[in-house]
Amino acid sequence: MAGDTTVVLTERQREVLRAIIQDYISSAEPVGSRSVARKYGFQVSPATIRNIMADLADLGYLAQPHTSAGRIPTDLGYRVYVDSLIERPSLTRAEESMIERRFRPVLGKGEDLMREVTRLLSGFSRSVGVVLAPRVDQVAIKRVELVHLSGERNLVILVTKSGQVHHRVVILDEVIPQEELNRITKLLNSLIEGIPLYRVRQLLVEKMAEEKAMYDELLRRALKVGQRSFGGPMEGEVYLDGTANMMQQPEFADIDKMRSIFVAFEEKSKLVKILDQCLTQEGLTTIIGSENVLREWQPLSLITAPYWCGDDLLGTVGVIGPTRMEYGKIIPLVDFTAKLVSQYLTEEAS
Amino acid sequence: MAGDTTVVLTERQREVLRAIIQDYISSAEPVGSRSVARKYGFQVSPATIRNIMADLADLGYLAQPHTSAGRIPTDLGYRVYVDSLIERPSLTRAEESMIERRFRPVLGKGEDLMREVTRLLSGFSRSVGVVLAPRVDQVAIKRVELVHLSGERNLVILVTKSGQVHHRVVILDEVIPQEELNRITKLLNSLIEGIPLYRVRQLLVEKMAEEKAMYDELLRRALKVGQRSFGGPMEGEVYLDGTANMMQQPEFADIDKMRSIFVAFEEKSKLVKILDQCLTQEGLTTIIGSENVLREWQPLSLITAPYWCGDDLLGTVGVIGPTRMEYGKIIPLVDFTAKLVSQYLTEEAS
DNA sequence: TGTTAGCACTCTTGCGACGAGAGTGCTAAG
DNA sequence: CTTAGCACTCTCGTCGCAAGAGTGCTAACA
Repeated sequence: MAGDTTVVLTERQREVLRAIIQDYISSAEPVGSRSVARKYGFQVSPATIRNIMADLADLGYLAQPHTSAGRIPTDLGYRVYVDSLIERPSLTRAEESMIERRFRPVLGKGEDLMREVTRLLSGFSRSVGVVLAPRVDQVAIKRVELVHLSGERNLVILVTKSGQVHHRVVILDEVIPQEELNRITKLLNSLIEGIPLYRVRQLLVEKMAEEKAMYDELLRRALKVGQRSFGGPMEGEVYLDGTANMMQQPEFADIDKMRSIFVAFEEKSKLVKILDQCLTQEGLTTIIGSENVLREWQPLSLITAPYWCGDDLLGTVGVIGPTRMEYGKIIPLVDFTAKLVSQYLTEEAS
Repeated sequence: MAGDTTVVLTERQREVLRAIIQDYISSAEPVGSRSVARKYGFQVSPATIRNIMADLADLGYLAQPHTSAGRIPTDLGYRVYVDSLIERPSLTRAEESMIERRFRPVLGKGEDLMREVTRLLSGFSRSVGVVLAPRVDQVAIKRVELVHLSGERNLVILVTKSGQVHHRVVILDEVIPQEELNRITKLLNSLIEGIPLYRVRQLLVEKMAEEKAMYDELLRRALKVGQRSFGGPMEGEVYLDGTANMMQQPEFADIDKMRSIFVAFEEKSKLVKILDQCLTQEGLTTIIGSENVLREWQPLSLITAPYWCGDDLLGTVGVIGPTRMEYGKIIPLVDFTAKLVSQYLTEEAS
């Protein structure tokens, strides 16, 4: 992203910037030249640090809350920090095994896995854990079931290769008795097993054109039912956990700021949109503060990584927190968690 | 509950108490004798009101934040108010049709119904809407499906008469191919259709004892699979919406109070327990402040009503808010919503 | 040219005082 | 039983003040 702006910085400038950001991340207080010089072992006087800080402020990496206060990082400053200043790029062995241990007990519980992942992420990060649940569109279907409810209302149940279950109510043009639904189900299953939904949709259209003559009444019906059942977008679901952690952050001591953020959390559809965009990035994504398009999200940072089932891209896991976030710890956490989830889902599907 | 304590109150005491509680509910400020006398058209002087207020305080219905402030209701005061002072016991026709209109578009969408009900409740009450999702144990089963996942892992999908879908992963002792699972599914369906899960469990045990000889290998397996699949508690799910509304309440201006409440909201299992208790009450339930057993819940009040599908008790809908809650408006809202949900679910199941 | 010490200046924060305002409790009279 | 009067209490906002932290600038130094 903004990575190559850093080439204009001298090594010492980089060190000072890193020191300030790290200090601010852990203290949440504007940091002054004096404490930088003292705490981070610089061999120069505070006055020198002050000059460097003034330069960094000119470059847009630091800001002052008011004239005679210390400096705090700007969103751009965090960006440079994340892209090229972070020191600890991975979890310790101990942390990894700790996460794995948390993982074990929930394995094989289907939906609960996602809930537990959010809990794990929020617990370790002391921020908000988030998971964009598997997108049914993309992953191979294992099985479909049709259950007649009442009148024209029927239930469609989809089971994916990764073991996720989705269902929706479909209203058909006519009343089809369960007997016939069973035959249709059988037929549909033979057609679509192992194929992801977005391909299934194409397939049904092709088949329909192909069999224009429609000698086979059952097939005709099955295709029609299939189109109804699989049409329309299958929206992803979002799991959040640890929102209460947010309230400990001093930047949200103001109840109104807090409130606007919680309103944003409740608008799941917007969150889905943001996470969907992260999904296309094909790797760990960081969105820092004002890089968020949505105004409500600008006090927040978001770190996400995609997870897979085999070759199927399923969704993302991530952490949401204030821009003043422990990037050095949370980035590897998210990365590792995504890998763990992928590994587990891949194993289970095979 | 504490209903008959009110008999010791004179009519004028009741009027004053009602006036104070209503005033406090809408203003959130301690209310003084002067404004009671003025705003609520009492024909006596503030001094007289003061005497009455002192009596009501002695009886435990009112309290003072500090010596020279107005009075605020105690939880006991609210209880009396709810049990015998509330004036407006029902929604207006306009409100009812407004709620019905909000309802229409989501009908027939299965799970989304519950989400929409929470949204509706929170929107109208400006508090937190809550729904305890259908308890699978109690409602008649329409259909069961078994899908083989991998190894010993199998997916059980239950569809209830009310159109709810539940699924869980079950690990069996042996690997059973899908072919045989299909036969088992058929057998199980013929056994359990139309029977609620808690009865199914008994039934399976009986059958097993009955067929001790076990000539029928398939039946033996089916019963065993059934026991695994339907055993264990099916925990209810909770939907919450509008938690951000809570932050507008002045009583939670203190961020720490706010936080402890949001932590409570995140502990869904405790919430399920509370709502489950409301379920046994067989009617509209109000839990006011300190009537809550759990410490974290004591700043909150809860109004719930059960909903049904035919004769099956499914779950509860409700509203959570601060003890200073618009009981007069929210009680009929919850009541009406529960009836609407029941009516809809009952119609759809037939 | 880069670094440093010194110094004046700015801005926040905490504290105590103070007065206004709201409301009570008590007493004594109607 | 009700009411007017009055002293008393407690909160809340404001103001001034001093302490503390940190900056920016200037001038001297290596």
